[in-house]
Amino acid sequence: MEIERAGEYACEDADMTMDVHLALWPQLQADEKLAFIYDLEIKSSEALFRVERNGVLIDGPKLATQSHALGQRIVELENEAYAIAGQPFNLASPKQLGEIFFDKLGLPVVKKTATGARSTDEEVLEKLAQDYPLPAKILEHRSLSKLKGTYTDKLAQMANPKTGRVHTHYAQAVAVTGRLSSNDPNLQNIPIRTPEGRKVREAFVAPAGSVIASADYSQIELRIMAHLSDDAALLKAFHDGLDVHRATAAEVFGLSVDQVSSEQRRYAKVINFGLIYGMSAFGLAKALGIDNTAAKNYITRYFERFAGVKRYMDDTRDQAKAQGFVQTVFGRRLYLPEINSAAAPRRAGAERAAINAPMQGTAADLIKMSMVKIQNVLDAEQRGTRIIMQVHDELVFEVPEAEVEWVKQEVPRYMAGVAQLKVALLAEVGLGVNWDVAH
DNA sequence: AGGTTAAGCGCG
DNA sequence: AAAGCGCGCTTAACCT
Repeated sequence: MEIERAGEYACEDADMTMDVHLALWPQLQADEKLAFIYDLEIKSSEALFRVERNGVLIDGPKLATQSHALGQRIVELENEAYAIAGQPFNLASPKQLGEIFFDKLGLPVVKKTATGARSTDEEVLEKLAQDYPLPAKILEHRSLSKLKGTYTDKLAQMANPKTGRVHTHYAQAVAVTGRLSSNDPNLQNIPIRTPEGRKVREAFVAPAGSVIASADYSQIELRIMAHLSDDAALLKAFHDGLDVHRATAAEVFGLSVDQVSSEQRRYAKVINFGLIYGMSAFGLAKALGIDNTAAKNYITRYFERFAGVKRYMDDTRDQAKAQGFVQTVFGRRLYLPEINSAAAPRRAGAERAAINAPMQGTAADLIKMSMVKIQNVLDAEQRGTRIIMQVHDELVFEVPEAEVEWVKQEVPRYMAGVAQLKVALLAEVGLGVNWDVAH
């Protein structure tokens, strides 16, 4: 009986898959760009199979040492928190934390969560930490628990006990922009932004006789923005080999490039990233800790200096509304059913996605082309170098010592050479005994 | 026991 | 009225 039900299901599943194929295949063949993207996905899947099968070697004892140290500090923090609160409680429970903070200790409520609970997220805790001792303990406890629970404990558990390697799975059809996603374990969110977190990367190693190489695209999304917008100032900044955030600051603040302070450069960097994501004056103000008017002035000033970017953003929005989708340089589409929604928040969300997707998606297209190209060369030349990870704008390799010079020389060349945009692509490679050093 | 959702946080 | 794009994982809390 169960066999028959399974058979019935299998037939129906195959039949409907065939219907989908018959509907979509002619559309793919009729459009050169869609055919290119389809072809890229098939080739990518073949390269990704190799990457997944390779896996990455993990230094288990190093992670165990880190887990132990984190565990000790976590217990200390728990005891310090109990002393301040006057009672033990679960530091990992937002609900219990809310009761201690807002009911027992009478701390002010800064904001509410989506469901109306009193928020205890990082931003709230940072603010409360200025006036009270407990929030700082919670913040440190949260970050260390995250490191231990998600990385130092988990990666060691997930390594193959015979080979010491972890094998992630890459999903090719999850991220709507065309990016890959990585799961079980996710190797695309390994810490790097803090010194403590970064140590996890020391446990991503190569076997004896090999080293780790990391090759990443430099400012790829801003280069793509320069290409798509045809903005003269942005193109020139890249063409002249300038530090693009510094160049942006020079324009926005009306200075020469070498007069830009580090503070001004930091502002420009936030502005540049904000633009890629469709950030508003409100968002920029919050990100920079300045008032709304000042943020609005920066944006106005930016769009005066980079008029091509302004035009591109407006055109992209208009095009999305007119045809219902946006596309990457190579023709990958993102459909935006809510772009003309009557509900303003939904419409605004779709507009931000419309701005971002061509840039994020083109970057995804380019690194897929790189992976396919490099894997093909490695095979054709019968090299020992293996691709072991992809992290959106970065490829990580395990490299036999004899091939180090080849990787240094050739990998960035292949990555930069996959396409000729209006601005040159640039890839940089680093080598080392582990992923932290290589980066 | 097992699944789902909310809150929170790691990355590009 | 909301306010920055794209993901995956962990824990607590709640539900069946």
